[in-house]
Amino acid sequence: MTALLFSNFNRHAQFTDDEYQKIKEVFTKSYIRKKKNLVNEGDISKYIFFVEKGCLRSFTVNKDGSEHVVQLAIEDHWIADLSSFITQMPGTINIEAIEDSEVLLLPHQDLERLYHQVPSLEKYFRQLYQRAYVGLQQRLNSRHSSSAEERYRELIKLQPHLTQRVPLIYIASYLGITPESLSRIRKQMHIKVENTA
Amino acid sequence: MTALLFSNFNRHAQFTDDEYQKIKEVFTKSYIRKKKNLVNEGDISKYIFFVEKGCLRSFTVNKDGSEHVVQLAIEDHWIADLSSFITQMPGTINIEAIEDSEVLLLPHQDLERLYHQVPSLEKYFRQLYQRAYVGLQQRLNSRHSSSAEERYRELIKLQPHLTQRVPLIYIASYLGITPESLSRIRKQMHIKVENTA
DNA sequence: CGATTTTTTGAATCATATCAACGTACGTGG
DNA sequence: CCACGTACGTTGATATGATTCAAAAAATCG
Repeated sequence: MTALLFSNFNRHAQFTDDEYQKIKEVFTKSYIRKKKNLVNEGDISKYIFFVEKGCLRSFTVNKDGSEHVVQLAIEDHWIADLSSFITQMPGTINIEAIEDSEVLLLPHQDLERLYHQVPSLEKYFRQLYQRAYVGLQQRLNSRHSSSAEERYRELIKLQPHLTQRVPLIYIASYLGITPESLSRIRKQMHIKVENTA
Repeated sequence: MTALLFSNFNRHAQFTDDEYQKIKEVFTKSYIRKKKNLVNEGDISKYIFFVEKGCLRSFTVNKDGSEHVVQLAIEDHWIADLSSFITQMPGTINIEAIEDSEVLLLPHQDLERLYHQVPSLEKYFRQLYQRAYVGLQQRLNSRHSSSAEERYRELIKLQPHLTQRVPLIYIASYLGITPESLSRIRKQMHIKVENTA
C-alpha cells in the first residue's frame, strides 16, 4: 500500500527497517471521489495527505464567493491545509479531488510522536518544507515579475503533465488569472506555434 | 553576542547547555553598511543570516534590469538565498542592507553537521520553514485575491513597523506594485482617514 | 550646500478582468 | 443508449486597476 510513499522517502532519507515499520503503522488509506472534499474550511486539519493516485486541489473561498486555487497535487506529492495542521486551529482551506483519488493520511499526533522517535523523519520533512518554500517563493516571484502568458509557460515547463490533466479553470486560478484570459492565451499560443511551423 | 538569537531559539526549542555551546561556536558576526550587499546573485550562498540589528532586503533582478523584493528582514528574523544555500549552487538572489546592520552568519557545513549532533536544531528549522511556508502562501493568496490597497493594508496590519521603517520603493516592490501606485494609495488612504476624523 | 535618492503628481496606455452569451463535453438517471 | 443537466471552455465587447513615462518636489547624505 505504501510503495510510492516509501520510494519517495528513499529519495530523501534513510530509515532502518524498524523505523519503516513505525512509520508505516500510522498511515491509513482513503479513497476519494472526484468533486468530493477531503477538507472543508473551518475544519481542524487532523491529517496531511500523500497522494498515491489521482489529483487534488486546495483552494480558498473569498467573502464574495470567488475561489482561488492554492495548490495542485498529483501522485507522489503531499497536500494539506498546513496552517491548520500546524496550529490545530480551524483552517481556511478546502481540499477537493479533481479526479477519483487515493490518498494516505498522516495523523497530526502520530507525526509529532514520530518526529521524536525517528529523527530522520524530521529531517525528511525539514527538507520537504525547504523545497516547498523555495518553490512558493519562485511562484510568488513569477507572479510579481511575469505576465500571465509567461507564468503559464513557466508552469508548462515545470509541470507539463499538470496543464494537460487539470481543467483550465483550475490552472487559471492557480496562476492567478481568469479562465477567459487563459483561454485567450492558449489560443494565442496555438497561433504562434502554427506560424512558426 | 547571541542574546537575541538564543531568545529566539528558546521560544521554539529546548537545548542543553552543551548543545547551546555547540551551536554558539559556529556563528560569526558581521557588520554591514547601508546599501552594501551581503549576497550577490551568482554567489553560492555559504551562509544563512540572522538579523541582530538593522534591516535587509533580498531581491531578484530581471533581464530588463527591474528589481523585485523577495523578503524584508528586521531584527530577530532570518534571511537567505535559501535556494542557493540548500543546493550549494549559484543563486539568483541579492541581499542588501537597507540600514546599517548586524547579522550572525550560520555556515552551511556547520549547520548540516549540527543537524546530526543536535536534533532539536533540526526541529527548530523544520518549524521555522513550516511557518515561513504558511506565511508565503498567505502572501501569494493575497496577491491573487486582493487589490494593491488591500495588500498594503494587510501588510500594515501584519508588520506595522516595516511600513514605517522601510522606504516606499521597497515596500511597493515587496507587494508587487509600482512606487507610483503605492504613493497614490497612501495619499488616498490619508484622505479617507481625514474624512473619517 | 550640491548630489543623489526617494516620493509625489499628472496624463496616457495597457494588461487583464468583467460581463454576457454561446458552444462543447461529459456523466448520470431514466 | 439517449437526453438532459451541469460543468467546462471559448469568444466578443467593454471596463478598470495599475503601469508607464515624464517631470517636479521633497528628503537624505556626505
